[in-house]
Amino acid sequence: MREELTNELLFFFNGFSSWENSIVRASDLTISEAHALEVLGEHEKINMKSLAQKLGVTTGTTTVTVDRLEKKNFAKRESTQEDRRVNLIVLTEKGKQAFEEHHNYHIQLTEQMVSVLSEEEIKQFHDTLKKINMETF
Amino acid sequence: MREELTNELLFFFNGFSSWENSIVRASDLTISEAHALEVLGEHEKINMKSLAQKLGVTTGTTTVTVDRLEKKNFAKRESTQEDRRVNLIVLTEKGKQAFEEHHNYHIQLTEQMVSVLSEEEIKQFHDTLKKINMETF
DNA sequence: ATCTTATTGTTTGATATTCAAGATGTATTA
DNA sequence: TAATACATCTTGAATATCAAACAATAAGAT
Repeated sequence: MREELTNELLFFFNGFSSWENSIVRASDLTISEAHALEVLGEHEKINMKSLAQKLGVTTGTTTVTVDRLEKKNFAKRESTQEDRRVNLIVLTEKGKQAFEEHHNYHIQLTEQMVSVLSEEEIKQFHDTLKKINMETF
Repeated sequence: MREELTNELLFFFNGFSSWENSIVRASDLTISEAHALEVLGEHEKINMKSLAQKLGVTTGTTTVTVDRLEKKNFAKRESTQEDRRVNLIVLTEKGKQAFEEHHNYHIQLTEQMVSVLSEEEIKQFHDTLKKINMETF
């Protein structure tokens, strides 16, 4: 049973990855920019270290990604008085718009996924995911 | 509700990606090699085009990945009599072993994920994933 | 106050990943 | 046989990533 569940999980992840690659490829964004945007869209301001942690990459990598987001005018760095080492990253208007657009694709995918489930199953699925997320990640 | 589910799904995917990156980084494999291994481990023989499709990348990309798997002695190309254009990729003994090892990590993660669920919830979760996989991906 | 250590972020150099477009060899069809 | 389709590989370019070294700033110890 665990074996079967593992296989469904892998299939699920692969499906999602492929789907995400294809929608990102059809946009202005690269994959890493899109991932950064996903995090930035959920935070008013976030520093490089936290952003890197949430993305699961090093700060060096994040520096490059944010450089590109700035160059494309999706985000900008702001400095703080409290700690002058820290950069706070914020989305520009253009960035917020791109985030919304990208996020809408996610909601559409969710809609498509759950279209075969009953409301009860959807609620169960949500609760299970939430439990797993809290305990595992 | 869809919004919340979308967020849990994204968190779930990100968590899984980070986890996978970290276990792969601690092994002999690179990410793309590991993904190829996951597919190869489930097939006795598979040609380049199918492998590429299952990985969601172009055949050009797959060529490079399989080159490296061959160089590392995890897999080898076999030609067929039926169609001499086609390469069938098979795992070597070393490759099978690497697959098993990698797969065990996945099972361990599954185990960890479901450790907070009841057997009934696990079954529900499995069935839901299966339905979604069949309909969506 | 100053010296040491820790932290945040950037840079650098190397490797890996990926795609699109074109090339090559093989099969299929007209 | 000629034309077309197909499977794979090659090439060139853009991205993605890490580890390690670096610079600036903050925090703690004496």
